[in-house]
Amino acid sequence: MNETPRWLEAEEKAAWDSFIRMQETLIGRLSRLLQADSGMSASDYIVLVSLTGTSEGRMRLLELANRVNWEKSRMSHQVRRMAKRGLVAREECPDDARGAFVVATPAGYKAIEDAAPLHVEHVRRLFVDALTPNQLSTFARLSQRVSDHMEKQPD
Amino acid sequence: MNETPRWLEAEEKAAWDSFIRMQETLIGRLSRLLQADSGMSASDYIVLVSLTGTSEGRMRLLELANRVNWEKSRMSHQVRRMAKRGLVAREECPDDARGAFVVATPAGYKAIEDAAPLHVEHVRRLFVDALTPNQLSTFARLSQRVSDHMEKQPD
DNA sequence: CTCAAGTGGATGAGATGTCAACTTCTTCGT
DNA sequence: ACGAAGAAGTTGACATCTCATCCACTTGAG
Repeated sequence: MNETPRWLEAEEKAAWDSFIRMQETLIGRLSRLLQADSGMSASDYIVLVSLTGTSEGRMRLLELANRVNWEKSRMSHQVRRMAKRGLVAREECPDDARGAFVVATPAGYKAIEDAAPLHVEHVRRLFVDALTPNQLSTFARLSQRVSDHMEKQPD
Repeated sequence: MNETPRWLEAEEKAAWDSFIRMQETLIGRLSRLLQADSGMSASDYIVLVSLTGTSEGRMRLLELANRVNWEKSRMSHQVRRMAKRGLVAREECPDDARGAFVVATPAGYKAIEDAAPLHVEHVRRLFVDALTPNQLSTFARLSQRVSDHMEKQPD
């Protein structure tokens, strides 16, 4: 117990701080813009993108949750709220009586079609345009490397 | 109106998706670990780090909010909740009767001293160790570049 | 077939975050 | 010196998110 902690080197800490700061600013600004432009939260957006991106426009709740890396209860709450606003609907699942399909409603399609161009524009303006194509691809490669590394780590 | 949106190129979209996915997984895992290890949220942690990192151990509420890029109301709520748990305390500000200082209590110092080594270890394990020193410095440089770019953008 | 374990979801409580007022003070121009 | 504008914080309402728990249905071992 009580071993000397392995603190981060100054450069490691600077790198971590730089990343955290960038990521918080970027995500924060995008979600506020999305809310202001389209009256939807980042969560609404990603759910609708996922749903409408499939040929069926419908998906099992848990499949949806896995696709965006959420816990099932988070998705359940989210779907309930979106259903109340008419963006999605629940459908019964014939194969598995426990299960439920989530479907994008026409209003959901309209909402995402209206919101997407604006959102993409902001992503381009704030993020993509900040880097050259080479830098962007490097950034993506390193992000992927971190993701791959995390997958091998417990917890 | 109704111009054709400038969608992202396949590579741009892949880069964006890769970053978003990595960032959500990383932040999510770290905050869950922090909560489980030390019973504090990421918000508690960054507030205590900021406060205890100054020579005074105390800071104006708005200064604190600016340092971590939060809205003042978010900080106000956060400080109220942390005060209720005894981690920080409010103090009156002699110079400006509107203002308030936020101070870390002894319990706050103890909490952050206990939590920091564990948290740093997870940051190292999940993030720093995923990249070589060169890659890490590249990643930091690109993050900084995005931050700098965003600062010049309206909104 | 039958029952225990597992799976798909739903739900309630409590912690957080956002937005829009609202209060109090401070500043500044005149 | 005085009123308006702006700054520092607080607050309430409401949307989220997490965790633990619960329920109903499926599945697999025997």
